[in-house]
Formats: sequence, C-alpha cells, structure tokens
Amino acid sequence: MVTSGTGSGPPTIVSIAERAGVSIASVSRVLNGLSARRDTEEKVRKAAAELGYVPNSVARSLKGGRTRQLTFAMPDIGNPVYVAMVREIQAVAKAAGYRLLLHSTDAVTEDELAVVRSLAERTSDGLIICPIRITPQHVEAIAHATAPVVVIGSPPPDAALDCVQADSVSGAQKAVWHLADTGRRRIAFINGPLDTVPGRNRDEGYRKGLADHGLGYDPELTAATDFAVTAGAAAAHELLDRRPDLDAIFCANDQLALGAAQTLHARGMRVPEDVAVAGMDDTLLARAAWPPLTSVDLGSAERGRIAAELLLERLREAAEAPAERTNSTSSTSSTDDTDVPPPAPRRTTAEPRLVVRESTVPARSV
Amino acid sequence: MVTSGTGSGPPTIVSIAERAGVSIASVSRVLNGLSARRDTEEKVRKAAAELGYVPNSVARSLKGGRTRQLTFAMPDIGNPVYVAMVREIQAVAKAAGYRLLLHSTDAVTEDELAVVRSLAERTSDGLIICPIRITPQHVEAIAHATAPVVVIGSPPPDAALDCVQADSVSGAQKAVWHLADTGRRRIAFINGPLDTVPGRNRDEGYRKGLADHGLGYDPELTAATDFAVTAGAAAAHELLDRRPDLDAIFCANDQLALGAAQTLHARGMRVPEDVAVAGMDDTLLARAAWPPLTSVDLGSAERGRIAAELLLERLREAAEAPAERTNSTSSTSSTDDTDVPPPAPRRTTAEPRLVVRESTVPARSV
DNA sequence: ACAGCGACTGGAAACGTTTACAGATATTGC
DNA sequence: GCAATATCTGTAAACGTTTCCAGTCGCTGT
Repeated sequence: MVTSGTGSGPPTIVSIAERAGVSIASVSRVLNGLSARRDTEEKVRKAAAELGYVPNSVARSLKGGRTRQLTFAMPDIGNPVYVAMVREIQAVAKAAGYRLLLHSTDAVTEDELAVVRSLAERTSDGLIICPIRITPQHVEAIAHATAPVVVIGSPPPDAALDCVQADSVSGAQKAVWHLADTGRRRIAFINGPLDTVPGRNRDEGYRKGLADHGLGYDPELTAATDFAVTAGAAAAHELLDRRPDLDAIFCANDQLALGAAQTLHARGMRVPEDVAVAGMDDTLLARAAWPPLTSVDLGSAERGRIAAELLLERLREAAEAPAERTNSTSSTSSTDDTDVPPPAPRRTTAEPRLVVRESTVPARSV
Repeated sequence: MVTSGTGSGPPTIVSIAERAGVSIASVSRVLNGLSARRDTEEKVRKAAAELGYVPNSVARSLKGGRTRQLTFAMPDIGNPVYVAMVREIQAVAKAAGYRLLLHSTDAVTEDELAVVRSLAERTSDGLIICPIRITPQHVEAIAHATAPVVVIGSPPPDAALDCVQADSVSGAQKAVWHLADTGRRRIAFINGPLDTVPGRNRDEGYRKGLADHGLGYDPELTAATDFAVTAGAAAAHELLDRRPDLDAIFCANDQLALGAAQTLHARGMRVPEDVAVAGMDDTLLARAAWPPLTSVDLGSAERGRIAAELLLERLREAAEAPAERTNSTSSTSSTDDTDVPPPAPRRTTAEPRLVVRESTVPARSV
C-alpha cells in the first residue's frame, strides 16, 4: 500500500493534493471531516490511502498550539507508589487522546524546577508533578508556569495551586488506632526523613494516634531514616536493642515495614504474635510480604487519577477561554503584574483507607 | 524577569529581534552559539533574558525533523519487570537529551501495532517495544516503520529486527540445576501461558534442566496458568493435592512464586525445609518475600539499557546517513521495492543470572 | 586611499499543517 | 433562463524556528 510519493520523504498533504489534483486546503478539509463535494472527497481519500499518508503531528502542534502530550514528573519510577500513579495517569490520558511523557527527577529540587520551567518549551500541554519537598521556589515556578500544573502533594496552605493531597496524618493515626485497638501498648515508629512533608505528617499522625489512646510518646520508640527496605531493617534492630519490650512497629511506608519484618524474622520473633507490623501506602509489597502486611492505602492510584482528570479539566477551561487580555478601555485595572485571572485553585484530598492483613491480626481460618 | 513581549503570547525570536534591533536570523545564530559580533551577541542575550525567552521545541522539531523524544511501549506498567526497563531507558534517554514517552498497550496486539504505525506521525524519533507475542504482523509493521525500532523480546529467527532478548531457556535451566544440585528430586513447575514466547521457553528450560540431571519429566508436576500471584497460589494448591511429595516448586516468575510460597505457608509447610521455591525475573518482590526468594534475573534492567543504547545508536546512524536515495545513474539496482539498505539488524542476548536466596537454601548464619 | 578579503548580517525560504478570505461553481426559486 | 443564494474550492498567511544565499561592513596590506 505504501507507494513512495512524488518527491522524497514521507507523503504530505502537498503530495496528496498533487496526486488528487486539488488544493492542499481541500485535502486538509476532507481529512478533517469538513464538508466537501462527493468526488473531491473520494479523490482525496483515494490519494491519501495510496500514499499511506499519516498527518505530521509536529506540524499540527505548531499550528494548533497544542501537543496532545501531558508530562508526569515524579522522584523515582522504582517506587511502587509512583508506579500506581503513572498507571492511572496513563490510562486517563490515553482515554482522552493524550500521550504521556515520563520524567524522573531523582528527587532533585533543581530537576523538578527545570521540569516546570520546561513547560515554556511547549513540549507538553500540562504537567502533573510530585515533588518530594515543596519549596517557595516550587510554588513560585508553578504559579508562573506557562501551562496548567497539578501538584500531587501538599503545598503550604497559602499557596494557590491545584493539588491532590494525601492525608497521611490521619492515615498514620488510623494505623496507630488499629494497633492500639488490637491490644498493643508499646508501639514503635520507623519514619522517613523528618524534613519532608510526608515525614512530618506521619510523625504528627503517630503522635495524635498515641494521644487518642492515652499512650505516651516515647522518643526511644522512634527512628527516622530513609524510605528503604535496608534502612527499615537497620532501624528495627536499633529499636529492638533499645526497647526489647516493644510489641508493635508502625512504619512510614511498606518498604520500611518489610525491612522491619525481616529483622523480626531474623531475630526469631513472630509476626504478629510477638510484634505486630504495619506499613503505609499499601503497595504490592504489602501483599507480597509474609505475613501479608497491614497497611494504610493513601490512595496513590486515586490521586493519580484525580490529578489527571483535574489537569484535563484545566486544559478544557484554557481552550474555552483563550488567555487574551483585551485592552478594551484604558488601564482601568491597575493590577498589571499579575497576568492571569486565577481560576480558583482546587485542593482535593484522598481519604486514607486501612487495609488489615495478617501482620497485625493473626489469621482466623488456616 | 518575565516582561510581557510586544504583542500577546509568549516571546519568540521575532520579539527578541525587534527589541534588540537585529534580524531573526541573528537571534537564532546567537542563541545557537554560532559566531556573531560582540555587540550583537550582547544585545540579543540581553533582550532574550529580559523577555524570558524559551525556544519553542515544536517549531524546532518541525524544522529539524527530530523531536528528541523516544517512545517505550510495554504491556503493563504495573509489572516490576517493565518498571525496571522503564527506569533504565529513562536514564539513558535523559542522559542523551531525549524525553521519554510511555505507552501502555495492555498486551493488546492491535494496540502494539498502532504504536508502531504511529511512528509515522513523527511524534517520536524512535521506539522501544516489548510485545507480549510477536506475530508476523508485528514483524511486518516494524520492518516498515518510519523510524528505528528496537524490540525487547524474541522475534522469530528469520525476522530482520533489532532486538534484545532474554535467555529464559537457560535461565529456567539454571534454576532447575540449582534445585537439583541442592538435593531436590521432585521439582514441580508453575508456568505462565504456553502460547507466549516466555511461556514456551521457560517450559523448554525446565525440561532441559531436568534431563541434564537425569530427572524425568512428569506432567503431573506441572501447571500452566496466568502470570499472577493468585494464579500461583491456586496452582500450588492443585499441585500439592496431586503430588503431596513434591520437594520443590519452580515458578516462571516471581509473582507465581510468591503465590506458591503463600500457599505453602497457609498449609503449614516450611520453605525451604519442606519445599524449596524459586522464581524468575528477580523483581523487588523476590527480596520482599519471606523467606527471600531465589530467583533468576533475566536482566530486565540490562535489557532496557541495551535497548535504549542500541536505539540511540540507530538514531545517530540515521542522522549521519540521511535516507536520500541518489538517483545518480539509471536504475542499475533493480530492487526498487525495498527502499532501505538495511543496516544489519542486531540481536543481543542478556545473560541470565541466578540469585540464590533463602527460599531454596536455609540461611547459615542467623 | 583602495582593492581584496573575511567576518558578520539580513532577507527569504522552508518544515507541514490549519484556516480566513475571496473567488468559483452548483443549486434553487421564479 | 436568470438572478439570488448556498456550497464548495483555491490562494495565501500563519505557527516559530533554522539555514541558504547575497549583501554589507570593517579590516588588512600595500
């Protein structure tokens, strides 16, 4: 079917126009489904089919100002939490006819900012970004971005950004409640870095959870480290050395919990009989572990989906109200520096969900 | 810094040219580092900085014919094997200044073919594709693709495609050797679907491995199912019902192995004392399981990296030898239908690597 | 001071589309 | 059969860049 065109290179509407004996305008119209005379349409379709024509999306983007591409930037694709997001975002984007550009920032702030700024290159129509820390520079950059941006994470409350948050405070709280409810009293906590939003929030939830059940906060029962399996294993050793009497370990994510569980196994302690273990994020690791880990689903998948939908909505809005500033009268509105009439930033929060498995509650039926 | 340009819209080289009082050609040259008079360069840089200019990559692509984008298409981003690939590909692409487009095909053949064909839209400069099954249509489509394609997988031997293969035959074989070497005699096998390339190859490796050790092939010891945790658990139940005396279960991937291990736990059998378990792919699941799973690393990460490097090399080649057909003399070469002088397709195979963990060999030191 | 030369610059075309506009047909009503 | 109209078509401009080709400028050597 693919007959080479008149000249070199792939077929264009020009080749089609020549072969069909019509103008390029007619070709374009037919191919875009606008009305045309019967025989014109036939000639064009025939020529296009014979040449194996496929429209050049770059040229189309240049003319139309839209690339039909979205970008998702996250710290590390190796982390199952982000995988869940990618998956949902990809699905939503695909359904809406958008391609998805993936960007790994390796949790480097400079990189994250670069991604936001690169929107000015007009490589993609919008961005979903999942920053590990949200600095004032992030807020600044995102607020002035050239295209819609949705943040997955928790910017400071005064930042006027579209975002989809996890409620890790009440997530952690729920986990602690569950542990306390099932009779645990000396609940240790292995957290990630305290200078990150998730780290701080989980710490807060842990303390609240304890307080709700009249349990005291004991610094000896807590450890802060990296969000990684080996770090979890090491921290668990430390905690057990310090407080051999602990009866539960709550971990700020599943990786840490996995490490903790492995340490317990290695020390010959039974989970959950001797020590209960709970994690967070409810990744596939939680189901993979033995015993399967109780974990708090912070809704990664849901957040990804919501973020993608929100972004698409912003794009729709932008398409309807083109960002023209009508200089109708004189400069009545003296606010000349803020150039966008901001469309009420939206904050959504995904509700955390506790998923109880056998790492905290012994299986009833074998 | 971002002063709004003369007209509306984002700054372009035209705005810069106006502001600097030079031609757009000079602006382009300065911005691309070509030689210019001292004061011209200064004027241009100053104007560009004041306007906050960022080059429009779409226009650039249209002119240059390159998008600086690569596409990776795989069945399902949820699968850790593909995550490993994405990660490596993203890293290589990023280092070379390419963006990465991600495409989930959901293992639908039609979708895979569509991705290959969509290269004609010139949305990306090259494609890495990981088809679940490779049909003649795949081969056909890839051979005639408008841009370089690298296949991760095993096309039929006569297909002239660039590809990076896993050697799952000898991978499976190695696993069986290991089980036999450590004293197992009744080695069961839980496989994935037999009508896929991986399924067939792993079956072959299993049989070879048994034969190498003088063990007979017993259909009662094998099961074929889906590549999923629950499927693995169910299959293990079946096998144990049928042959309670089995002393090892080799699984065609980690998910299946995980399911099998869970079934063993649930039945109160010890791993590895009663039954050894081994998986394949060496995903993070293998490390997450308890006991950690012995697994065969088929080199997903490595294959991703190699595929990306190979693709980049093809792109370099294509850039150097532009696909011009010089009609110098008359049609001496009568081969008129094959339009590309094919540059010797390259087949690479990643060497499988057995990773021994405690699911087959008891830990020595506690 | 002038020819000759080199370095730099600006005009214009090109990449492949979409689309406003005006001009050319075909259709309708009488 | 003719005017009025509706429908369709072609020309040309535009999107933002890079790059070819002449042309201009300033410099060197004499």
